[in-house]
Amino acid sequence: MNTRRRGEELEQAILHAAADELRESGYAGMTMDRVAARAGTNKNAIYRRWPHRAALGIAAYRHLSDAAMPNPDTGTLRGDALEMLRQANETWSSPHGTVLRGLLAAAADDPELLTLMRERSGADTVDRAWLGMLERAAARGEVPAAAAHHRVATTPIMLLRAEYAMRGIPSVPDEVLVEIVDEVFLPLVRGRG
Amino acid sequence: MNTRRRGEELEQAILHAAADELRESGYAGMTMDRVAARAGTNKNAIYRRWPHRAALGIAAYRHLSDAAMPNPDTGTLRGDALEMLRQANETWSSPHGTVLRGLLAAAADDPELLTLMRERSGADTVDRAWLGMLERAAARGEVPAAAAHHRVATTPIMLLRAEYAMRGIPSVPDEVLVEIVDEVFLPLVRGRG
DNA sequence: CCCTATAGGGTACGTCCAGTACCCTATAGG
DNA sequence: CCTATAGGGTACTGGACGTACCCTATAGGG
Repeated sequence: MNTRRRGEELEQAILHAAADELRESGYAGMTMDRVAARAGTNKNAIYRRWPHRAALGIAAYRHLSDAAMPNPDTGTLRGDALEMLRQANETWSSPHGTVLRGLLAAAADDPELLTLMRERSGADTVDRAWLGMLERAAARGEVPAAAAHHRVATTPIMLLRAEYAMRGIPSVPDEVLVEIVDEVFLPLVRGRG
Repeated sequence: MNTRRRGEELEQAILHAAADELRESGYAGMTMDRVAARAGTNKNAIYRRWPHRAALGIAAYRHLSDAAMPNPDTGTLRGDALEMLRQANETWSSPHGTVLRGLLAAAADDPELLTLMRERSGADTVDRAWLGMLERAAARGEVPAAAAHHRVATTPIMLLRAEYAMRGIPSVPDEVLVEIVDEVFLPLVRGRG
């Protein structure tokens, strides 16, 4: 009988254990010893695969998030934008978000890890979704074509990210989201005629 | 002769030592033992004043920055905004900025520390400066009065902050700053008529 | 069907560092 | 002059990362 796991199987077991630890204790509370114990293995097997704790944490993060990318279609740009912001806010303020913020903090002074994070956390995908949304609004004539610009499109989500980074809060109030859309995003789009 | 320092004098010595450590090794490399040794005292004296390493780090940070708040007056909103962004970019990408980012990362999951950070790092002052700048532009008729809104005013600096948070870079290229101003800030201000 | 290189498992360290505990001593301020 | 308070010296606890070593299962080739 096969009692000793190897390769892919073991790797998955480790990632699964790490993800559980992240969920229960956050990144700060995820220790290598506990992950090893939980996976029924030892630290050797982990360090043979990932160079640091941070790398493991980031690799394990994707096991947490099913990463359902919403692509709302409410008919108006305002509705779509608000919906996407609300979605993002919910994700970020959930337990997942706490983990994500912890990871982000840990990676903050290591550009290499940050790049990894961006890929794994789907940040780039989110950015593209915003641009797509804006392009659709332009296609149906709701906004000038000149508005469909990458930096314009990602402004709301960037503002939300900055809000989290500055306040580190459990959750950003809905009024702030509305304000970002009504006082910044829509006037901005309008101003590009 | 007075050989044993007390109170204010000792406190300043500790802060000074901590600031030196921050400068040389960053926040991650600032250890309590080294700070104590460098200040010619011991950890007791430190822990009697600050509850954690993080608190000391934040308290010491102000000893690094002379915090010269620029208030540019180039005559145009575009010039002022660019100038402020460039100033901020320079600060953040300097060694000071590295320390600041390290501190921010350390405080990221503790709202109390984050509040402390905002005060000490002058973030709120910066925000006010942006609003003031926009109000002056409105006063001289360069932009509609409706543009002088807090969230509008702070949009550029928030975008820059998010840029740092996402990329963790040595420095944001100047083109990005120009893009923030020309593609986002100015159209936004224009759109609020 | 055996043999060996490779990957896992067990375990014990080395090292670093935050934070705490104790006890002695200088000194400020009454 | 006396005493409460703050500093200084030092040692220790506990936790955690990362590493070293040695034994063993087993996959995959000859």
